[in-house]
Amino acid sequence: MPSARDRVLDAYETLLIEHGAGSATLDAVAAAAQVSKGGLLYHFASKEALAAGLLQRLRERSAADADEIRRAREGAVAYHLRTSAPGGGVPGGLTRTYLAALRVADGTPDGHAVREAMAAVDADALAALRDELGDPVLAWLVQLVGDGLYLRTLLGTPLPEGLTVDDLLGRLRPQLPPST
Amino acid sequence: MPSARDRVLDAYETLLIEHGAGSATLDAVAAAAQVSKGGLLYHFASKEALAAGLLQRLRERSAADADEIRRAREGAVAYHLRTSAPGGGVPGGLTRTYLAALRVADGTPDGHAVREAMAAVDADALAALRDELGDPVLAWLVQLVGDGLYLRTLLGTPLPEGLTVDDLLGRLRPQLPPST
DNA sequence: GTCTATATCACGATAGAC
DNA sequence: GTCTATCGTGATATAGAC
Repeated sequence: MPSARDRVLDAYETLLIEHGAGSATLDAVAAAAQVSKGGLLYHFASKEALAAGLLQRLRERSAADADEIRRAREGAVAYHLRTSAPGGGVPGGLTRTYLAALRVADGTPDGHAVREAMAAVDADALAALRDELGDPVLAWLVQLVGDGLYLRTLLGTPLPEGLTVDDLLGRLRPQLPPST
Repeated sequence: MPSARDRVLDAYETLLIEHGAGSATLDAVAAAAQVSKGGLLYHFASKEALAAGLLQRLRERSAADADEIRRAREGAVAYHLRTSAPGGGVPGGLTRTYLAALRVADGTPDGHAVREAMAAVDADALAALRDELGDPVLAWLVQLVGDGLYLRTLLGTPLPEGLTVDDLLGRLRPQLPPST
């Protein structure tokens, strides 16, 4: 069983993603994490501290994901788009934490810290893609396509009828360097 | 001077975009719209009704924007990407209402209505791009790039150092049909 | 149609036992 | 380290005057 602290962050993520920031109250998070409210507040002294804990986890996972992009056997582009699309994220991976952080912007007093963390994630991924692809404009284009898929995942919108991530890869492939 | 009802929706949009869903209380909206709280609740009987009013406005503006995509002199792709990027939206246009609706998902009990409206906007834009470009995969790719730019606009992240929307257009242009 | 007052309720946070 | 009980605040929504 994971530590109480990790259980709390997991529950917070899940509530943010599935029911929005408005529903992610301290009571609800504590209940979902199977901890009392007092127990939660021992680990995170305030709601702002809870949000800060999520942002710290986001930064850690962003750095790890940038490494994954560089190491991916399937290629940087395929990895990035696949994990951004609905259903492509894995528990413990960057995608879930990212989606949760997107929703935490509302409901916490300090939107500044959130935007700063998101900007860092953005920069990490862009740097990794640029390293692999060589071309800054193409790297940015690929990243934006991934962000568009993130937005669909965020809203729960299914992919358009008859289209898949592989279709996008087929369209992008001719532009990519041979090794990817 | 616009009608009180429109002033209320304008103020609601602005508060959602600039200070998040948590700050868009009935008190704050009424104050920003220069209406009393009672006056606001005459036009919108509840906070859910206020959100529904915003979603109706979103649907109207989405249909109008799809027409704009088809009519744009600069080409469908250029119009869509330019208006999606930070600073590209105009008052009364789709972009501001879309960004506001993205944040209303939290704070309202019924996230279902929001997601349905967003899916409709998505389908409108994709249909317009497909009509102009002919190629479904390319249309989707362009839409996803636009959505990625939306996400940047939502988070207030500036464009990456040294890169502009024109760079994206230059990279996409060779793939587009000649008339666009 | 628009206002003031007020009832009701949920959330964040604290205190203190165990 | 984790719990229960409780307080203060601020939000939605209602009632009713004008």
